[in-house]
Amino acid sequence: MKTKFRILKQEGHARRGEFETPHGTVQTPVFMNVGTQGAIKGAISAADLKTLGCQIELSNTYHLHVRPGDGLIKELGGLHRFMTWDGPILTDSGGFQVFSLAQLRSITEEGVRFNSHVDGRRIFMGPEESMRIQANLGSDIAMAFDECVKIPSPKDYVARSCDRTYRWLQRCKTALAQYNREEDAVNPGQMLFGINQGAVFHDLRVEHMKKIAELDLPGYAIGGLAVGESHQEMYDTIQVLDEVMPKDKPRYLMGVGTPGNIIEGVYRGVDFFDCVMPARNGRHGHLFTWQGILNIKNEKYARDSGPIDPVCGCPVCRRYSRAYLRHLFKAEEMLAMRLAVSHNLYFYNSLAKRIRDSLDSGSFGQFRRDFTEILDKRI
RNA sequence: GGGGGAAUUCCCGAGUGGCCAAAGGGGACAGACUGUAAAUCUGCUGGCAAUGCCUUCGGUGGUUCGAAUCCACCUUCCCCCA
Repeated sequence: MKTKFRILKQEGHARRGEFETPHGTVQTPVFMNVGTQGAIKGAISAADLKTLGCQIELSNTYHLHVRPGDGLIKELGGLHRFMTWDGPILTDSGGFQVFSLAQLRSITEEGVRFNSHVDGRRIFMGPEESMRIQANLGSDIAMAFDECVKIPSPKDYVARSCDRTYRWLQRCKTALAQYNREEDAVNPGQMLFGINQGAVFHDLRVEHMKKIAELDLPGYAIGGLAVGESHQEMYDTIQVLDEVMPKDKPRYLMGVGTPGNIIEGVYRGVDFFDCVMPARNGRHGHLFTWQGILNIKNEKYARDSGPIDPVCGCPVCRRYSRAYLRHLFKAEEMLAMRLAVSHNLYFYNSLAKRIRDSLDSGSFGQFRRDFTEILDKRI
């Protein structure tokens, strides 16, 4: 198929590119802002996302299917209109819920049976169901329905799971193409990304990657990482895949990660990232800065009249003090979370921007040396 | 003036003779969080030379092998009757 991805510049394995979607072009490397249920937790609106430098938003198939229902969203014009976000949207397939809702599901060749975490009702989701839901949501990028295997897992289990995930991917491709040919398709230009699995077994990763690459999809993701393995194991796995992933397709490292993880991912050839960390940790008072991570609830900030990050230009840092933010957290004011998450998302989006700028100017290597370590440290 | 009740570790509040440095909340302090079942979860909260010792349950003095718990008086607070 005709590729929508263009590489503008390279530095080592790191790539500076752009990716075309029906709702606009995404500059890569990019951090995707996670709004699982059609909203970023922490009271962040679609309008806020523009201010925070978000290029592309991510929502979840399983969660929107359970509530309010993908049929309802299609009726109301699709997810873009529903949440009033006119930029690109990627929907995750529900594959991660195979992992995170492990207590509430069982897997067969056909698919996965869940008990809804909301009301306990039985839900069946296989490749066709996931594609149907994502077609109804009308996202720009639909993710393949996969099994995200926990680490550690026995190698023979991982091997069988990878085979099944491959068969599921073939079914996803067929189904999504069919749904998007329908007359009332919400987003006929919707694309499918395949997902590589294989835990930390390099031979399984490589074998699986080669097979899914043959399906010539518009993009490929590395799934099943940052689920318990060490950073080094994660980096080694990405590095091994760099050789076998299609060079001319965007690469998405799912669910990752810390600022350092993102820099190291880019260094090893990754283009897309997403993570709940800036939102979740923000809600819990952990703030990312260019000097490292701070916990604003700590007593030492009680009388600190300075901004969260003296070199950050975000609306929160321009206006509020650490002391005020700490007070809002201690008093459990809703505004605390909104300000903290706003800052963190702005930080993550600027991190991606600065990575792109450094690639543009050929100084990514220096950027990496300056920031990989320090950004993940506690201050 | 008469009668009744209560005082517990930062706060509220269990505990009525040994298993009590004292339940449970709250607050304070700290930690975790990676394709979100997460505005959640965990730890910690008298001191110390610490498998033990010391101080602590309004105050003082008793009873007892042993007292936050029983007795006497004192102090403060609450309720009822005049």
